[in-house]
Amino acid sequence: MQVPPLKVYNSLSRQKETFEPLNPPFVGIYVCGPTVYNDPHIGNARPAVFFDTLRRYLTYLGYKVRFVRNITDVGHLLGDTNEGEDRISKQARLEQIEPMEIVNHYTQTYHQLIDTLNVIRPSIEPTATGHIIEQIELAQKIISEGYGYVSNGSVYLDVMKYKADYPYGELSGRIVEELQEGTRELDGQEEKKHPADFALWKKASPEHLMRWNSPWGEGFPGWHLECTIMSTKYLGETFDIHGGGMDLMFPHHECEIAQAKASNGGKSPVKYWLHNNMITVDGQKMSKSSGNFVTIGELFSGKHDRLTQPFSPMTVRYFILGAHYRSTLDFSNDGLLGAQKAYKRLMNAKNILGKLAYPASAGELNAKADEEIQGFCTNMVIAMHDDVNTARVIAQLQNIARKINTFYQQPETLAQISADTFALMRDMFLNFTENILGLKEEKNTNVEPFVVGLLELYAEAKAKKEYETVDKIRSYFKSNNLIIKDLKNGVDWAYDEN
RNA sequence: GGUCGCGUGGCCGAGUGGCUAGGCAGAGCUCUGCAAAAGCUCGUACAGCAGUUCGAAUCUGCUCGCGACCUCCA
Repeated sequence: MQVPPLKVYNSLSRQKETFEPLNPPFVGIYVCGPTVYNDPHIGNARPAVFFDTLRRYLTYLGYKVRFVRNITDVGHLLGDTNEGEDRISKQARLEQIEPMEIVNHYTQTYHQLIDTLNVIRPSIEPTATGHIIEQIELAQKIISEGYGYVSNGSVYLDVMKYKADYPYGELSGRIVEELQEGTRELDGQEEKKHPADFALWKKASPEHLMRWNSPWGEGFPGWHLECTIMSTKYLGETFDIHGGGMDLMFPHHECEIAQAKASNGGKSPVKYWLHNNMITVDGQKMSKSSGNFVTIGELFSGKHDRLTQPFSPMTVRYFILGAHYRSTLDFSNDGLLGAQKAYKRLMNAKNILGKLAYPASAGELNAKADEEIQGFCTNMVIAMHDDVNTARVIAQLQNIARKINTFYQQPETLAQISADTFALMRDMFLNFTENILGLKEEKNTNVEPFVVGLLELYAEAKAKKEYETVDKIRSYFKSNNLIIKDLKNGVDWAYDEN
């Protein structure tokens, strides 16, 4: 199978580049994880699902992937107030509990929801609070390199100084001079040398709950420091892939680059920057701050005004992967309904595939059919190699599903393709569906209705004295460790105590 | 205001100089006790205008509409 090399769109160069790991066969991936202060919404699920799929594919290709995704459990100022209050401590005060309780609660929620989406847990999942010392050290390093300064107990990165030596704005295309308009009234603006300067360490106000000792007094780490330290600590000074949402490009990722370069002599921390696009609602970006979000939990329960029914985790995963990661994806009940049917069609085909057996002797080969199926398989790889185009992969899987259905209903057509093609089709279909796209079968685990239905048939058969059927049904129960109880007033079942 | 992106058939959503995207919904047919599933066939879509070209949805220019970032956000 001749296919082009894997290419990914690098936000830094604004073009597709051939993926070549720094230290093959090892690949390091860092993805910005959640800030654990409330329930994640479907927009948060997108990077989780997409970068999971990328990780799965790289693993499939034979790379040894170390996947790091952080938990932000401190920092990040609130956007809707100007109090400069820590987001997590604000939520904690509202609920009258400890900040760490908030962190633990929402971390667990995140894990549980992401698990059901069949997202593999990271190799390393570091927390910001677990790396306070490293963050202080990094701030000190940046000061000693001459790119940071202390002001009123806080530490800032001197953007103008940095900009004189390195290209600030290389990732986002931002020009410092144009940033000055519309700058929000942030706490501590007057402490800065320049409005574009950003905090590496913030002095804690007296009422601030989350605080640590530092050379500059009690405070907490700045907004971007944690990702710089946790990515390079576990993946190296320069690593392969850094992922996250497009909305993090500026300022977050731009600042990460600046912090890294300011502390390491100007080495670029990341080879490939990958950014997923946003999920929209009626054309508008879904976000916590605008309030137009649907949480993952609401999606699973169906309890939301925009939803007519619950949607299963795999439906949601299919929905996300049905669009290319760099396109916006419009959230809608109709879109989800379509994804649900399409996903089930794929799973039905998968089950049928398990029942297909290639005939002992091949028939007359239909070269056209043979080539068509091989083409579907090749196209899946081509699509993945063209900037991880999962939407195109899914189209090919649906094409293969149609062939599988035909083979099932017209077995004679199966002998018209070669045994090799059949094996290729089976392996590729299963690998891409389950291992790469991570679409697993959602089996119906509620057996109660089947038991009740079978009991009804049992009672009917017994009334008609059809004892052969009666015995048959009883044996079904027996083989599943259940017994049927004939009572005076009907039938019932119980666990077999033997 | 600055930077960037988008506008594809009823809906979602790929593609991007000539070669089938795919799914959902809809119509017809096959199969069929009923129903479903499945298979086959069908719509001749690319915001508008002008240009480049043998040929453009795909390139260029303009117009209109929408959005993202510039502030916490995936």
